[in-house]
Amino acid sequence: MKTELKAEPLYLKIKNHILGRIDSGEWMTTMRVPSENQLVKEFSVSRMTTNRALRELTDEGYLVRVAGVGTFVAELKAQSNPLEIHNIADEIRSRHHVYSAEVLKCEAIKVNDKIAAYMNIDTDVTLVHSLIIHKEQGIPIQLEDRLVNEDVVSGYGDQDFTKKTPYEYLIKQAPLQKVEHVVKAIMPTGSTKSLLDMSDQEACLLIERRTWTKGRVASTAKLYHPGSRYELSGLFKPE
Amino acid sequence: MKTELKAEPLYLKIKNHILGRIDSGEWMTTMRVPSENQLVKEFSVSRMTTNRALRELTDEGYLVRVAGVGTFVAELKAQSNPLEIHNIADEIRSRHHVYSAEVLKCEAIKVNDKIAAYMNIDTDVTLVHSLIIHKEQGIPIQLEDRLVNEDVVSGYGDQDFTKKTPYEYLIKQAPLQKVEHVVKAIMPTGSTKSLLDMSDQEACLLIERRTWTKGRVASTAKLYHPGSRYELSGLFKPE
DNA sequence: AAGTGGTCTAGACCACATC
DNA sequence: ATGTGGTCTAGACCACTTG
Repeated sequence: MKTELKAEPLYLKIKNHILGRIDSGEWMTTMRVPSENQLVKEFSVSRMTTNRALRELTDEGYLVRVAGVGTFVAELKAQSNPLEIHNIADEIRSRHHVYSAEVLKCEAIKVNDKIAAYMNIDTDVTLVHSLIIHKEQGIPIQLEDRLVNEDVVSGYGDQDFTKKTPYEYLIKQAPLQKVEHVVKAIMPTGSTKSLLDMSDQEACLLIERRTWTKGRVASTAKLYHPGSRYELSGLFKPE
Repeated sequence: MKTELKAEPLYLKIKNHILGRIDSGEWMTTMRVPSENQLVKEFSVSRMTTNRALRELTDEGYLVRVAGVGTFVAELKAQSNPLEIHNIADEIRSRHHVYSAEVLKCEAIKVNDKIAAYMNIDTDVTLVHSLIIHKEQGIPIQLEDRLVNEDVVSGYGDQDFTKKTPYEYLIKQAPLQKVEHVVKAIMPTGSTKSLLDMSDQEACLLIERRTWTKGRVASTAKLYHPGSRYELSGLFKPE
């Protein structure tokens, strides 16, 4: 497992040495760790090297440093753990399954006040509305109901979304400054239920996503998933 | 907004200079950025300083470096965005609402084969089973159904969970090596529905969580939420 | 006064890509 | 041969905290 013939960099040796002490529980939370100068002596390296090791471990959340005082094992940051939300086509392909899409709608629309406020635009702005079913092995797994501001993302309405998902097109076009996600469990409406081939008494996992580019809302999407066929999962490991 | 009197470190000046070019779209994805030596001349600093700036931007996902070739603006990593799952009590308190808990069960149990496999233990191991309702302003918002291996986390069965949540106790006791989350939308069973005061035709947001300590499964939990009163949200901003 | 972290320099050697 | 990134050294100055 750890037979590097290639010679491990010195700063990494030091990082792993410290991580080992923390993982084993030998150095508990809030305990002091050796100073840069102590590590300089112990490992016979320069201070820049020990500084890099300790600085990177601090950036990664393992240590806390206080100038003039010392370096300490960080409190456990267990209150928040990341869950990743992937692009649906990539996710399906990563399971080595066949991805396909059915475009139900892709047209310009006028917006009402509620949507205008949600997207932070005037009511006279024209948006493109797309409605797409994403399928895994031919089975519906996501209904994507999306609004796009073409003032921010040009050419959206002219794409062939059976070839490339809207999300893939958007991130190529727009720098993508900020993304907001909300995950909910709901009961599907009649049309959502039939479009996704859902059974009676089946819940729906809904992801609402809003993306910003250059300070403006580029797009909003509602992603509906059959509860029996879709779930979000995430594995969080420090390092 | 940007009136530092304290003198910004040189490596940060360089980082911000590059980030500005990327954010503005001036330096598009896959474009080459100046080499370390070019930045050394431009900013009149040593190479260690430009190296740190470029290395940190690389660690943060903005740049890609290839030894012997150059440094480039990274492809947008938009395929995965983090969604954070918080400890329920902290979450409620952060909304300045009153948190309370009702402990329905907290007792030792024998496990069946399915659970033993899921927790990677022998069937003769005794677990502690706790069932707790977490409330916001007195209204049920989470039903926590948890199994804990006391060989890994000692003293679990003796805690008062109206004062401190199981999750808070667990992370204090165990180093918390790895966390797995699965988020689902389901229809609640009759008892879940009544314990959470849910209406008919209301979906249930379920989070299944498994935590590891020192290579062993310390605890598994099913967290049930009323779909009308709970949602997960996350805002992702680079930087 | 002594120790700590935070930053920075002006060199250096290496492996690797490109021309 | 030249340029690139990856690493490392042996100093240095500073602001800060502690005794």
